Amino acid sequence: MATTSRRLRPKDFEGDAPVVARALIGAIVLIDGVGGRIVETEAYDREDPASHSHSGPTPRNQAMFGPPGRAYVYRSYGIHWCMNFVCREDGHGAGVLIRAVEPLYGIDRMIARRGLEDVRLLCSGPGRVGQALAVTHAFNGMRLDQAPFEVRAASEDVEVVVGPRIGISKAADVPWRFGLAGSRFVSRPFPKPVSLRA
DNA sequence: CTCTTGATTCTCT
DNA sequence: GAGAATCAAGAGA
Repeated sequence: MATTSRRLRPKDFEGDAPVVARALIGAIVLIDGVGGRIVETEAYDREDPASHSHSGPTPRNQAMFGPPGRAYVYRSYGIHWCMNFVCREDGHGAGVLIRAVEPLYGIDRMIARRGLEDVRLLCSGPGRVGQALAVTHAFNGMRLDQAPFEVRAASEDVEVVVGPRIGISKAADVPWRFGLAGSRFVSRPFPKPVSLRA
């Protein structure tokens, strides 16, 4: 249950983006009681050409340069709301994109918002997560350790898989995408590990 | 100012 | 697999 694991505080988000992104796999995220287990994340930071923060603070990305443990929400393709968790305590412009969630709580509300009943498709993508959890710009900059957010650490060790990020043209080969091994709720399959011998 | 490009998803072919 | 929906940054004139 969500109440069995420790609630994450800002200090838990002070690490580098890839470290936090990996640590968030298996964590529970809820907005107004609706959500589930994080099964896919991607890391971004200022040195990364693919990151919104790469060219410094702007009105849109200012949350990324603020305190860690807060949300950075942006509009994607003029249609979708995508949510990041801001990390690092030094205003570096680092964050973790929440790409997929395994629906566990408030599934009926997610179904209503998404207009689908296939649980597997409710939160399997950053735009889908935004719609299922009713994310909007109103959440931009808000603390993740206060209502309506509830973020809890993974209650047990989980096996994490890594791969290149999705939907970007710059630094597309950087392996900063993390996923829960074997999860059916990721947005896309992870590349199979390179076999050393045929 | 105009032009291009997206950290995407859905629908139709 | 291709195209649309739809808008805010970012780049360039």
